[in-house]
Amino acid sequence: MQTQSRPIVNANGGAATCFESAAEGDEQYYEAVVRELARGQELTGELQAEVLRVLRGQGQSEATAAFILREVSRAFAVCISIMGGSSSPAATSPADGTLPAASGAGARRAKDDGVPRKRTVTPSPYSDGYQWRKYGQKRIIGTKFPRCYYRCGYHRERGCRATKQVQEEQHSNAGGPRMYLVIYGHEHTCHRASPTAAVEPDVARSPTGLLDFSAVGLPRQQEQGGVVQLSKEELEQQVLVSSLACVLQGSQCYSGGGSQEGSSSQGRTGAGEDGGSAPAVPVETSLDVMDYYDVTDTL
DNA sequence: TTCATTTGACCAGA
DNA sequence: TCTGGTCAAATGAA
Repeated sequence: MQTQSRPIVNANGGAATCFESAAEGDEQYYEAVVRELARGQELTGELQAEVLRVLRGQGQSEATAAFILREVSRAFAVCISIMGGSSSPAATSPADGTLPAASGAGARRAKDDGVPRKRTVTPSPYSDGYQWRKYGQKRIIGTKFPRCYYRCGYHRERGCRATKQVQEEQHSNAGGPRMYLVIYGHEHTCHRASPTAAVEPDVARSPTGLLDFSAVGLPRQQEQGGVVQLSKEELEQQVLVSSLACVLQGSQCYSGGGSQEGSSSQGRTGAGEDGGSAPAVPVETSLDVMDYYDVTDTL
């Protein structure tokens, strides 16, 4: 009855862990994906050793690189874990147990119209480039934190049906950043109706569908709905990050105009978590995989 | 005054 | 009947 979730490679590689409904079976497909994920994790470990050796003694750069590589490695572990438990992806937990047993309470499928859902575990659920508006919050049985419901800020104006749910992981890494499970619903249609310009007038979109920061000189990064200019030092950090991302992505730097990458948000408020009372996410921790792509595009 | 968030109620699927 | 998802009135902030 329950449809299996099957990973997809986003056209732009935007999400670390994406799933779409698929027919049951396809074991070979899963095996191949798990094999590639394992390979990625292995290479990440090697890269980590190499990068840390090169950056030794370089303070913040070293710390940033270490953090990012740790997260990349963790993301691979999560993916592998999810893929490994193909019969019930939601019930599996990754190496560090960050995926909650949230849907374990029956994994009941509510009013989702059979819409494919993309699941992502990220420390920065709010900086995905879109403007979200919170429309509900619900305490989910068997989970410690409430689940917040967001829909696209252009839901009314442009009839965009995109939604996302954000839920803090039950056991965030001790001492590490808080991790959030983000589930995306419908695709964004707002940027198709009125591409980029309406969302971020002075940021051009590259052929890949990603933001082309070169058009405005400096990269931008959304933070709690605001747009901040990055200093040269921060830019260098992001270039470093993007380099790592490129290595990890290998040849999978696909082009294409998916919805994940989105555009920088404009917006006076953006989608603040829990009424905007959430603490601002540090630059380092707000860099999730999707952000890497934005930066990568500037190279 | 406008708009976003909060929160209890309602609806529908399992 | 239970639970997740959505609605909409109330509330607060800018």
